[in-house]
Amino acid sequence: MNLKELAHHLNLSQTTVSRALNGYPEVGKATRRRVADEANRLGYRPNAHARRLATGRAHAIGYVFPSDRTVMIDPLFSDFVAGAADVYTSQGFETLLHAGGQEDEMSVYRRYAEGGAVDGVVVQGSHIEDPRIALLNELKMPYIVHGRTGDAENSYPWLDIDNRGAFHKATKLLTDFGHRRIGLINGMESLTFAFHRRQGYEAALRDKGITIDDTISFSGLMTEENGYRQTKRILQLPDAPTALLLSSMLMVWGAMRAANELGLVVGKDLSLIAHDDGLPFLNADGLVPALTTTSSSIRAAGSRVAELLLERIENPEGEVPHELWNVDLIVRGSTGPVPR
Amino acid sequence: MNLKELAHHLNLSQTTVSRALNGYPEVGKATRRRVADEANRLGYRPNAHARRLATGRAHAIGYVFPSDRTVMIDPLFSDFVAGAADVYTSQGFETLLHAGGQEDEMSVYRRYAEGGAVDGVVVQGSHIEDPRIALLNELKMPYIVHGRTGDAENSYPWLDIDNRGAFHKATKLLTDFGHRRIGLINGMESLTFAFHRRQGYEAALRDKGITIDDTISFSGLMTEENGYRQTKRILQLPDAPTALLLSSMLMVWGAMRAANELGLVVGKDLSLIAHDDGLPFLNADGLVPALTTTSSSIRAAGSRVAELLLERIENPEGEVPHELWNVDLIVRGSTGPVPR
DNA sequence: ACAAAACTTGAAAGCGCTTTGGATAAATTA
DNA sequence: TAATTTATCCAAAGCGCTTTCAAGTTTTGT
Repeated sequence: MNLKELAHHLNLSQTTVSRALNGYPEVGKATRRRVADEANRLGYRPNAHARRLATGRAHAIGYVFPSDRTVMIDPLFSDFVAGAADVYTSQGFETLLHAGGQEDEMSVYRRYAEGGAVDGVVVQGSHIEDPRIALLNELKMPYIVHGRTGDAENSYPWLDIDNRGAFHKATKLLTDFGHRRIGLINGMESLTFAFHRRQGYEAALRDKGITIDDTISFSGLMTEENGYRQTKRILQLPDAPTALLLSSMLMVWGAMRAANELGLVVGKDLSLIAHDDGLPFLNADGLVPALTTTSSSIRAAGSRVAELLLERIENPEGEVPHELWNVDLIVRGSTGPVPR
Repeated sequence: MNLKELAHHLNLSQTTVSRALNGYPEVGKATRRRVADEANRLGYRPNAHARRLATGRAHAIGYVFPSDRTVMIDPLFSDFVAGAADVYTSQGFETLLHAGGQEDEMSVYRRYAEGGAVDGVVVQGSHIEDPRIALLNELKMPYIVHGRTGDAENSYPWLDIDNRGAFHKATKLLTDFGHRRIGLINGMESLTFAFHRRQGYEAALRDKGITIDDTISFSGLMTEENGYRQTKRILQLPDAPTALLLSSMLMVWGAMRAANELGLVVGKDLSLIAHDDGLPFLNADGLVPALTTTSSSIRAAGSRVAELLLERIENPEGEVPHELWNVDLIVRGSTGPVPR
């Protein structure tokens, strides 16, 4: 059942039927009803591709995953996309996923832009040094960055959480408790979020005149295993920290395991703060001790990024959005005064 | 830059250029080269939508997520999709994601089919009672099921892992070790995979003449929290199990926490076996004690499902695929003889 | 050398939709 | 009542590609 047939059924022109269905004003009220009813009765669905060809709008958003496998293993990304897909869906947009393959990220963007495959893209996993921004500008492809890059902040659209502030707050909580040796187990610091967290951490230490010691920090993949290994390594150092900052809930398990093995009680002998992205299968509040966290829903960020992108597509000349989300520090049982 | 312009540049017809670019045989060797070079030089990219409209093939695969949020929170799905996206990408197919929105799953399939949005879909999160199969058959939409449903097994295409066999093996390992009270902490048993696991578990118990006790089993969301709560509940029962089967690594942490709290040493006082889907951030071998698992990469399954679907699209009359993957039981340190 | 087969190329007709530029009938205004 | 507006509707021209059908050119077979 296509437009032509439907129009014929109704003894109307394609023009009128198309207009009636798409809510254009120049259609009689009665006619519009009749068209809608019949379309419904016959189960007519417009061909998505034909419509796209005719309108030049893809009605689709692209998510291309870093070809770098190590980044992609992250379950965070999927929650982020899930939050967004919801928004697109309800706006009648498709969500396109691109992962792997031999084609590199940049040329995927090229293809998307030049082939008109999508109306916009979301840049995720942003690096300090991120060539994607320049490329997308050049391609005139609407986009929005989740996170930030090293570029001037008012020069491109982004939404980010205040990682710097979050880890500053978290570190400050610890120093206020009297801790002076505080370790950091971070994500890969070529990624902006991790870089910012380190900045927040170091700034808070500097505030208190505490010297920064690289031996008690780590930057790498956020896996259970790294959580375990690094915690163990750091806690076995001669002048071991009394508190630890973790960049992901995924590493918490490992960290707690390590602490247990070393006979340390979390919340007493060792203070622990982790960043919680709100992954639905892992609840910081349910742990024992309940975990002190810096919390921000990555899913919500995904949704909001989606909204902003759609607005931008609708109105490319509108104001360039910059949203910095505050991150709550939720103090629970895993943090306490320095043991003594 | 479109076909017309490119053809004009080359002083050729669109026909010839199109053919040259798409590898049709009826094009002179020299011409083909010339076309390829020029297309490359000018950065010509065919418009995806136009091509789709002309060929009637969407060159896209759809993944629609269960509208049921409780199912969707699962990071397993994302790994499954990630594995597949890779395959599609390298075959020039797009991956479409549909999640949430007010439109229900079934009507999304309808729209996909009638609007020609995708060439095929993957049915994931299969239930025993699964109306999607009938719908897709009716729509004549190529599909493949990950998992199985209650329908006759040779009546629809599927790929599944041998969940029954896996949990049978796992349970048998435990009974061979002398365990007679074995608990099961399972996923939602309206989902086929969980249902099958229970079947395997119960069959193995019956083999040994052990009566099945529903109080030492659970079916629900596979979260850390449920792992913790249920383990704790079950282990505090009067006649508590000496061994536990878990349906997901995501619950292991909770289970171990519960065991620790109760002063039980995993691998000695309590044997633990979990199913490991190969999630990259959580490594069974790295835990302490290393976890005995039934292992099967969900990512690999995703890739294979993708391949099968593409074959099916290519040749819809071909043999209907049924693949049952064996699941390895990897015995590590978390299992041992019954304590005494 | 000539007919037949094998290569190459092109014009034009779609694919199913949107949208421009009228046309016609009804309502309004002068 | 004639001159405008306004409200409805339509024919036809694309959107950018693929593909059928036909035609021209070269090669091959005898």
